[in-house]
Amino acid sequence: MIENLVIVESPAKAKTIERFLGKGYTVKSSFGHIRDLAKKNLGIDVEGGFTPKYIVPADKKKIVKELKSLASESQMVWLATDEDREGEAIAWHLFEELGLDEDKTRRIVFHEITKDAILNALDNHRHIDTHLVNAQQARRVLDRLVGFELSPLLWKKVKPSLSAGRVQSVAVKLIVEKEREIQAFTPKKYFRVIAKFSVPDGKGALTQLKADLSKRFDQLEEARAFLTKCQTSDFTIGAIEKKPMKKSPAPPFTTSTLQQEASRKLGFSVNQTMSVAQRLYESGKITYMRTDSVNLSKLAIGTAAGKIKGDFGEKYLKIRNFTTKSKGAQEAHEAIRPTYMDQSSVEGSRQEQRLYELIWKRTIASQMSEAQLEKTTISIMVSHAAERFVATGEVLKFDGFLKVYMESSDEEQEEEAKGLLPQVEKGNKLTRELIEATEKTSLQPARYTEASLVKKMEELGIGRPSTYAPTISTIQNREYVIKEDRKGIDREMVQLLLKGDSLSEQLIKEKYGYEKGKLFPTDIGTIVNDFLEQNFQNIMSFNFTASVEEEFDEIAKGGKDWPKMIERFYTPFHTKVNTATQTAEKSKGEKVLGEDPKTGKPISVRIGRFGPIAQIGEASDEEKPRFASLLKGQSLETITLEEALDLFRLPRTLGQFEEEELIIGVGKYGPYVRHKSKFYSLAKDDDPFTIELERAIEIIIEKRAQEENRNIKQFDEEPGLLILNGRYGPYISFNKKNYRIPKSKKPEDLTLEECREIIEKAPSRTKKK
DNA sequence: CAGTGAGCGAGCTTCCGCTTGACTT
Repeated sequence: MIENLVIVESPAKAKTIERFLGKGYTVKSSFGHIRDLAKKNLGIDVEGGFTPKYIVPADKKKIVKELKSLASESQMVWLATDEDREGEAIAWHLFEELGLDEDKTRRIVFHEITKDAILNALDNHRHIDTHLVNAQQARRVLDRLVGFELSPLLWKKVKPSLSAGRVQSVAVKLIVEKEREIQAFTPKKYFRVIAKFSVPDGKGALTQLKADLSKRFDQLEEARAFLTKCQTSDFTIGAIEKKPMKKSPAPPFTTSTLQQEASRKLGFSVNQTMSVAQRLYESGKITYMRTDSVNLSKLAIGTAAGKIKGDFGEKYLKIRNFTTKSKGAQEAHEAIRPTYMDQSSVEGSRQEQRLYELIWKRTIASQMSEAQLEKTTISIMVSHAAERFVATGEVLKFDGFLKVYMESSDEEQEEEAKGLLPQVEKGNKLTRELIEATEKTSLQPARYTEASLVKKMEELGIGRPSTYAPTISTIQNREYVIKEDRKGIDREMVQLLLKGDSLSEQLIKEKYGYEKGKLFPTDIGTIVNDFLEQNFQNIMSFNFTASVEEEFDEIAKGGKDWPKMIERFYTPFHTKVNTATQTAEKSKGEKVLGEDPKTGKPISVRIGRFGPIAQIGEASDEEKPRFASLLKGQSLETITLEEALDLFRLPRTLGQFEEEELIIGVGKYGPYVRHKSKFYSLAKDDDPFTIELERAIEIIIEKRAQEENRNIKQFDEEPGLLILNGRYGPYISFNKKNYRIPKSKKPEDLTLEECREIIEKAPSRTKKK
C-alpha cells in the first residue's frame, strides 16, 4: 500500500520532489503526454461534434500500465503536472486513463521546485479545471485538422511526404519572405568620411583623435568637393558634451533567449543548446530548460544576492523582478537558472561547462546594479565647410553587471573603438593627419539564423519552448529550408584620401554578402509557401495563431463552447481544401526563361522528379527535350537565361592528361573532374564552367597523394587488418568494420596484438529493430 | 557515387506539444 502517489511530467523533477517530500510519498513521472489523437481517420469524429478519439501510443503503454497499478494501491493520487493548458490536459488524461477515483485524487500545482513551494501546493489542492482542458482539446484538434488536411493536399499538388501546419508553414513563410525582401533590395551607395587629428596631450607628445563626419555624401563628386575644402581648412574644437548613461542587465534566460545567446556567444545550433541543457538539467545543475518565464524563485534570488555581495560587494547588488512580455507565455516554470546560484562553474563536458557558465553569468548579472557610463561628444568645426566632424567616446564609470555579463546582439555593427577621448577644450586647434571618404552601401536585410528565427517566432507567439528546436529541424528535414554558408564576393569601392597636401583616389576591395549558418528557402519551400498563401491566406497570416489563442483563452475561462469554435473555423477551411483539391493546378514552379539561341526552342525551369531542372524544348516535341539539374545555390526564382544555358555546357572536355581525356561535369555530389573513369570532386572555390586544365590536373594529383597517405600500416600475418587515415583521423579497418584508436596510442607504433585487443574491446554493435 | 526527368497504382507520408531515451554516424 502506498500512502501518496504524486505524478509529475518529468522524471528528473520526480527525483527532486521525492527527496523533498520524504517518507509517505512516492513520486513518479508520466513522461509528458500519455494519450494522443489516433492517427487513423484524423482521430476526430468531425460529424459527431469533433469528438476526439484518444489512444495510448505504443511507447507510452508501459508507463501507463505501471502508473495504473501504482494508483490502484495508493490511498491518494496527487496530479502535479504543470500549471498550464498542456499540463492540465495531462492531468485529465491521467485521471481518465488510470481510472482514478474522484475522492482519492487531488490536483496540485507549483511553479518552482523548492520545498516550501511543494508543501504549500499540498495544502492548496483543487480539482481538474475542465475549461482549461477543453482549451487544450480545441488547440489539439485544430492543429490536427490543419495539419492532416493540408499535408495530403500538398502530396497531390506538389510532392509526396510534404507537410504543412499552423506553426511550421509560417516559419517557412518568414524565410521565404526574407529572401524576397533581399532579392528586391537595391543597396544605396554613399560615402562615409572619417578623419584623424592629432592633439597635444599636455606632456609634450601627441595623441590621436578619430572623428566621423556627421553627413554622408551620396555622390563621389560631393565627397571630393568636401575633401578639397578640407585641404585648406582649419579644424577647431566646438561644443563638448558630456552625458551620463545607464545600462541595465537583461532578464534571466528563457528557452528562446538561451538559444539566441548560445548561438551568438558559443556558436551552438538550437538543437545543440537544448541537448546540452537537457544534460545539465538531468544532472541537477540547472532548472528546467523549456520555459517562457523570466521569473526567479525567492530562494534563488537570495543565494544570488549572497554570492554577489560576497564576490563583488554590496554596491553591485540590485534585486530585480522581471516580468514576461512574450505573447502567449504560460509560465509554468521558473526561468532557466543554476540550481545552486553559488556555483559559478560545474564539471562535465566542455560544452556543458560553457553553457552552464553562460546561464550562471546571465542569472547573476540580472540581480546586479546598472552600469554607469559617461558619453562624451566632441564636435569639430571645419573652417571652409558647414559640415562638422563628431568624435564620441564612452567611459565606464561603474561597471556594475558588466563585470560578469554582456548580452550580444544579432546586428553586425561596425567596430567602433569607443574609449577615452583626449583632453581638449573648446577653441583648441587640431592638426589634420588624414581624412578619408570611403564608398559604402546600405546593408541588405539580414537572413535568419536558427536562433533569430526562434526569436521572431516567439515575438509572433508561434510555437512553444518545447517545439522551437523540433520545428526548426522539421522545416530543414522537409527540405523547405537549408542552413548554409555563402561565401561573399569581392567588390571594389572607391576611396578618397587626403593626406598632407595630396588628395588621392584609389580602389579598395571589400567582401560583400558573406553569410554563415543562415537559413535559405529551397525551391520546394518557396513553391509550397506560395501554394498555401494562394489558397489558405488566413492560416498563413502572422496573426492566425494569436487570434485562435484568444479564442482558446475564452474557452479556458469557460465563456465559449470548444466544438462550436472549431466548427466555425473548420467549415470554411474544409470547403477551401475541397475546392483546391478539385481546381488547383499541380504546382511545379514552372517558368519559361526565353529561347535557346541555337535551336529556337523554349528554355524553362521547374521542379522535376529529382529536384529543380532546366529544360530545352517541350515533351510534346518530336525530339526529346534536354534536361540539366540546377546547381547548388541556384533557384527557380532567380536563375537567368544565361545561367540556364550554361548548365547545358556540361559535361565538357578540358583536354588531355596522361594520354586520356579530362572531363568536367556536375553529378549528384557536385562538380567533378573525370579522368580514366575515376572521379575527383572539385573544391568549393572551383567553378566548373571556368576551371582550367592546369587546376584540374592539380586536383587529381592532390587526391592521389592523399590516397597514398591513407595507408599507415599493415601486417603480413593479417592482411585484412589495416591501419588507415580517414576523414576523422586514423582508424583500424578489419572485416569491413572500423575501430577507433585510443588517443593514448600512436597509430604507427601499434602492434598486431594491440590492434586485436582494440577490436576485442570495442563495444559490440548488435542492433535489433 | 557522379545517369535520371514516363506512367500506373498500392501503400505510405502528415500536425503541435508534453516528455526521454535508444538508436547510428
